[in-house]
Amino acid sequence: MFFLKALPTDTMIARFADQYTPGKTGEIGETLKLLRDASRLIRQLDAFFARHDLSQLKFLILMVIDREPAREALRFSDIAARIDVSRPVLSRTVNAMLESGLLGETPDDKDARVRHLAIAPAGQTVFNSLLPEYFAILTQTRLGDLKT
Amino acid sequence: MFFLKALPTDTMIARFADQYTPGKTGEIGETLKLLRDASRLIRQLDAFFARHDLSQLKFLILMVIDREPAREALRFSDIAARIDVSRPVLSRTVNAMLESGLLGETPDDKDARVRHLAIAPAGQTVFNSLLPEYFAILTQTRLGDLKT
DNA sequence: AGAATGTAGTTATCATGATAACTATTTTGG
DNA sequence: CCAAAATAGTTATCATGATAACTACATTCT
Repeated sequence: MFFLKALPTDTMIARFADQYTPGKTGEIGETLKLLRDASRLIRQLDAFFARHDLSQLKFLILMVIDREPAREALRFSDIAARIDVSRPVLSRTVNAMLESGLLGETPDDKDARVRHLAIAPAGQTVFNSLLPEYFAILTQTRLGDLKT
Repeated sequence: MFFLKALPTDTMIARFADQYTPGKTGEIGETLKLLRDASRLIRQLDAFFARHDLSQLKFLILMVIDREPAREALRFSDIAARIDVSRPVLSRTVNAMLESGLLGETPDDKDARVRHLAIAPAGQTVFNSLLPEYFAILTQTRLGDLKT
């Protein structure tokens, strides 16, 4: 992600936007500000995960398996249903996590196409160890409260 | 960008977060919601630009040159100073825009390293034609007001 | 003047997102 | 029971972000 470093001033927005969406200058300014702040937070999270040889997506995969109350493992398609990412990317990422020992896999009794994916011990350790800082980053910077 | 399709409920967040950042459950929930909504808006904008053979970055480049009151052209480094993107990506993108006729270039009198970049007529046409829908997308969906 | 340093932008390589088209397996329906 | 359709996941290819290391030119300092 990237964004404008200095957001347009309201005057600039008005110059652009008033012809098209008159009276919405303030709203546009706020939306741009939130977008920029969100971009920065995403970047902070990415950097945090990268420092630990992880990524947002890998962390979310661990989270959706971990948070499933009743089940030890999820199918590939269950994970896909919970995370808004394309299947090829999920496939590549799950394979990398199996490779690096964060996840474990068991086949399905009935259907040879299905993969059941569980958190491996190493994955659980990593996940638990990252949770505190993850929540700290999320609470540290409230979106919309940053300086322009 | 991608994100969780269904956000964790407050109960889930509390289960995770209360050990680490007690009392911050609501705050974390709001931050996650804003993050997800921002992701979606970014995706909408990307799709919009892609439909017009553009990208967010190309549009921002046009915008920062266009909005410069006193100057016809900006240097490469001026653009880099205004947009929060890495120089190699900016370099690649500017070259593509010169190639496709959205931008024009003139060398500097004094310094052979410097490139002055201006919006070409085709670029101005495209930029003007996209502004209305761009602002419409920004106002259509206020971040933070989406359903969970 | 000329070596050393600084500045402008590029090249090489990688990470991680997407879509289209594919293989393999299971289910359905005549 | 077997062809057709549906489902599960993968492969191939591309887009667009990043960092590290580079080239080329300009400036500084003795």
